[in-house]
Amino acid sequence: MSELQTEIAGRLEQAFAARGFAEPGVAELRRSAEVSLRTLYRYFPSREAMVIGALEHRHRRYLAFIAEGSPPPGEAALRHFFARLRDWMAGVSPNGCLFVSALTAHPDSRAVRAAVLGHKRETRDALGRLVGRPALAGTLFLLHEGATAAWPFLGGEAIDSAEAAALKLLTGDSP
Amino acid sequence: MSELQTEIAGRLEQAFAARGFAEPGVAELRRSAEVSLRTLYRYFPSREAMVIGALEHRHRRYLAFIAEGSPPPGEAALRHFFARLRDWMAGVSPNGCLFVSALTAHPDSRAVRAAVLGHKRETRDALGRLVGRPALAGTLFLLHEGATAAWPFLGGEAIDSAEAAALKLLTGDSP
DNA sequence: GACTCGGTAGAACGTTCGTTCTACATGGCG
DNA sequence: CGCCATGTAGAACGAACGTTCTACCGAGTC
Repeated sequence: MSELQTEIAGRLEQAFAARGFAEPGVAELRRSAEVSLRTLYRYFPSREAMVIGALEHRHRRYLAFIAEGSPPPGEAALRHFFARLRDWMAGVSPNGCLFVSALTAHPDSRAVRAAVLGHKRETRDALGRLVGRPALAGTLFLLHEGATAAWPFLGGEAIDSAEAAALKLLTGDSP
Repeated sequence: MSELQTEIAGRLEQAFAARGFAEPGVAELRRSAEVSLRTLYRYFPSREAMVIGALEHRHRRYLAFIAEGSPPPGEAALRHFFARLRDWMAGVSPNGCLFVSALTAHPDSRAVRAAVLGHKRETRDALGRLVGRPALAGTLFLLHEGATAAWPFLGGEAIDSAEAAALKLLTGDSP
């Protein structure tokens, strides 16, 4: 993977996040990528490939962002996770989860579906590892999905609710 | 609102639910609506109007479906709600929440945004009323969002997790 | 019997889309 | 120098889109 390719992928990611998957045509994506149409198609030979390139780039970025600076597993790690999530949504993803958007915009694309499923599974596992309670990974992941899905119309309140529920569940039934 | 108009709205709702908002063109919508192009445009004078007509129809249907046969507020009502939600997702909405899909497909449309916001607010209030615990409405709504958003890639497991968490939260901190 | 209302069928219009292609510039390397 | 790889700029193409328009039909009403 060439260096220019990952640069383009990063810019495509930003373009899709800001404008959704339906609105921007290839011409606009080209402008955002800051390369010629020919170069864009050299690295991403179809619009679908551009979508997937953007998703893969975001996947790596998200996992790194969430884990960054996390304390050892436990309640503190849980609080830290929701703080990071709040920053991510506010700064990077104000229109909700990019993967959910991609899936609803391309319900017939196997490649998009595979990319989304892989991301969600890995995110779920990462959450379980982060708080050190694999048994809670499922519930925590569900709260994560709710918070990111509801962010576009609830804003920070979505994260507050999810965090409060997660803390109750963590401290309420632990040994 | 004419009788034919609500019939068309119902068929449009089904078409968007089955095929998403990006894929079907007006020609396909016309086929699903089983009317001529001219009649379709008479009642819904633009594709955006068709989207909104479908959302309004689904909104009414969803609230009625969720509330149907509900026991009096309490734990039983909570269980009943999740059973109904499971039936709804499995039978009617296998591709996730239609309103979330509409919003990601038309991020620039004020009218779509307004329809989605209205639906979400009313759903949240209905949930609070259904279980009779307004203080839990926020968390319950968030679990609802998580379950519907995660359904496309978790299936019934999404509802299981949400229901388990909701029951813990309901019985855990109530007098 | 003529008129209007509300419906069908589908051609036509102008735009926009994803994709491909032509023509040219630049820089490192034999 | 000559050459090829890799980049830019943007015209061109065919298909598909949302929307409008023409032509026609049947039933109820003055």
